[in-house]
Amino acid sequence: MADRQLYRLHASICQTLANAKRLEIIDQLRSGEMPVTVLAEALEISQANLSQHLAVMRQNGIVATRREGLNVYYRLSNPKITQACDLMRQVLLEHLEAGAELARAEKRKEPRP
Amino acid sequence: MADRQLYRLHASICQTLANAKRLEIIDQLRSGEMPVTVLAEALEISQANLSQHLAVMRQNGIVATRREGLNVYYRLSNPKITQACDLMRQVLLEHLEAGAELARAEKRKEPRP
DNA sequence: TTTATATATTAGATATTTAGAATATTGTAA
DNA sequence: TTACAATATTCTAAATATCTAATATATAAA
Repeated sequence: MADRQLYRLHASICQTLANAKRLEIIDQLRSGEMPVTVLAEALEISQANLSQHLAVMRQNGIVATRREGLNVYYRLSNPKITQACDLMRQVLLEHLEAGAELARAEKRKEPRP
Repeated sequence: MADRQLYRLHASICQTLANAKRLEIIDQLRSGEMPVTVLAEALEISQANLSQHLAVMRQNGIVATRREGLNVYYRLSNPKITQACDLMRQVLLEHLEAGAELARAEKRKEPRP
């Protein structure tokens, strides 16, 4: 199969989303573009670190930029990114809920005090 | 913000998808459940390694299992997983396409031979 | 019980990712 | 030109993830 390479690229897209700070960046950009400074304040991380994360996201086509004077405005490059994130969040929540349900079931098995 | 923890969990879901072999596993399981042996043949990796990948996916609620005699059948635990994968694949393809388009544009700028 | 088959786990070596520090670049204004 | 603000890059060590090899467990059949 020649699409082993495609799987690799697909994995690197996922890898780009596999970081809490980067997911937070995506959430911040949901409402529209914003300059790096504003992002840095919202995320509470260093400018250098934020810039690194943004570089990874740029390289993988997750965000796009527009410069205006000193500021560089970042935006999500594709609405499908938020859709994918939403779906994964739902998978997570359903998994957590299933775990909680299991825990409750176990609880019910315990002998009365 | 207390949902920093949620971002972490969300990231670990993404991390689970951020591996070419695991994406291939997901693609194999699209058509329905199958035992580990069959998966191992399709993926061309060692049994032990496959089992490790499956363990990661189980822990993150991506797959579920059912034992029947000696065989353990794996299946995707949630149809949203394939939906999310599809969306990310589309993002990837659109990004690749945009890159190719850029390359073509550059090509057009080159002087005639 | 012993044996065989399918699957899971552990340990250790190697590779990849991450954050912080220092430094560089870009654009604007004095 | 120099100075400054916003952003990007490079380097490094620590943390994580991955693979291989060896070993363990579970189920069924003899």
